[in-house]
Amino acid sequence: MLDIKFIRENADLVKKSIKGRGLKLDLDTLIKLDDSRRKALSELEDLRAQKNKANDEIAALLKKKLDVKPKIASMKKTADRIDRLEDELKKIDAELDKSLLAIPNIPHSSVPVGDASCKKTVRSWGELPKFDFKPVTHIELSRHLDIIDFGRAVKITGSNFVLYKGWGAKLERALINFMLDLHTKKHGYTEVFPPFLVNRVSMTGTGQLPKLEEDMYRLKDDDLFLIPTAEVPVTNIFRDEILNEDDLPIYYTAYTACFRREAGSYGKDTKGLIRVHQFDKVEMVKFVKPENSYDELEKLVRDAEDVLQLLGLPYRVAILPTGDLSFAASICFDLEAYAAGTDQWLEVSSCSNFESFQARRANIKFRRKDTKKLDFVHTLNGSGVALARTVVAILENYQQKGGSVVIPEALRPYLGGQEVIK
RNA sequence: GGAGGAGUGGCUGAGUGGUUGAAAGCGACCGCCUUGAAAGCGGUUAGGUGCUGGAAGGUGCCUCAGGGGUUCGAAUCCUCUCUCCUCCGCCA
Repeated sequence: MLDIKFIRENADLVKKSIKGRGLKLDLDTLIKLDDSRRKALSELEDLRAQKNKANDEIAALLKKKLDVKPKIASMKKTADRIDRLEDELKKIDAELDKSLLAIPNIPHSSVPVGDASCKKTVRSWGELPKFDFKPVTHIELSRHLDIIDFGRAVKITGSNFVLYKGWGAKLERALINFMLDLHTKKHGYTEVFPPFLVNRVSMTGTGQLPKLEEDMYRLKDDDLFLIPTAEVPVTNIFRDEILNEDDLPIYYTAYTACFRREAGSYGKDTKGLIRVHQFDKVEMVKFVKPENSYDELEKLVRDAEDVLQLLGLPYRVAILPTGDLSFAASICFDLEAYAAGTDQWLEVSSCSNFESFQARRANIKFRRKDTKKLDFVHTLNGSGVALARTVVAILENYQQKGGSVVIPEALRPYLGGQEVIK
């Protein structure tokens, strides 16, 4: 969330940001609401100061065993006024909170302004695979190799769920282990394994709520949500905490399953592994000092790229335009891996800097060593990487004539040295 | 799921209606002492937010798990929620 003071002092910038994201929000009403809040609050504080003073006086009179009745009678009136004002303020606060939680983060100045068509590729890596036959899709390959059973997953759960089998299941597990090992051993992350269910406060802390409730799986009886990404539980590890400057930066990596209802996306990419309701992902999350967050973002993107390079998957890195940026992000780089069978660039990672937006919502601070002052941390996260689509790219790019698939070298130690799935 | 107990500052822990935003101890930090350190001695040591100040600071309000209530006045009384502990039940 944005600082109300910042909004007040930079109303034009915030309006521009909302417009750039293609949203419509009434900022003027919010600012007026804030004005009336501050007015009511200062009046209330004056009254409370009166009350506190009178209470001390009553206590002093009692000590001297003097009559306190007149004092109490006059205090009752003040107390009534305080009650009324408190009720009023409570209503204003609730409304203001609601409005504030609906305001998205302000895009970084380097983010291109525009809708999805303004996405810009900033660099690319690797050669597109060449075939002396017509490459097929991962759907055909997995059917042929009997490594993914789409049909039975529908029976067990419903459409767009997946049942991995045999080498498919092993490949999934190998990828998870490979990525976790890479990030912990080479990139300096600490592995965590968080809950897959989180409460409403956590969901609000990272910015999924209140806006995206319909995209989440929710357990009604407990008001818990299945996580759409490890970002939610991992970022909330430090909710309502004050970290030491020396503790920063903190790098966490986590494997979790991710659950997304994908409401409203029916008809889009609904075949195969590209858009599913449950997928595995290894996530990287950073808590850093504000002055370092853009360097840290650069490193985070490189850490994600390292995964794709070691897997030998050609990819490109794109910067998302304002209209495509997620609610809480200041800036976001997508990694898109090429998949030969479907001839598509698949988004396998989003690396974002949220600056202090999530830290403010989730109340994550740190104390500076020199000034002893508190400051919000900056939070960042990126997929490192999302599995289902990476499996698509591996199967389709490493396929051979006849439908066998070569296993990328980096994964072979995790698959007992196996070289080919056939 | 049932029964009981408990939630106070970085930690331990006092506090059952009126200078208690909170004793005491520990820890941490600063200073004195010391060649250096320890010990000893002295001091500082929650967060939020408003006003004021260049800053240091000063000052108002709020916060003793969270919400609601009683009262002129609540850490203290009532109530709901949450969390933790103990015992029982169920269970991977």
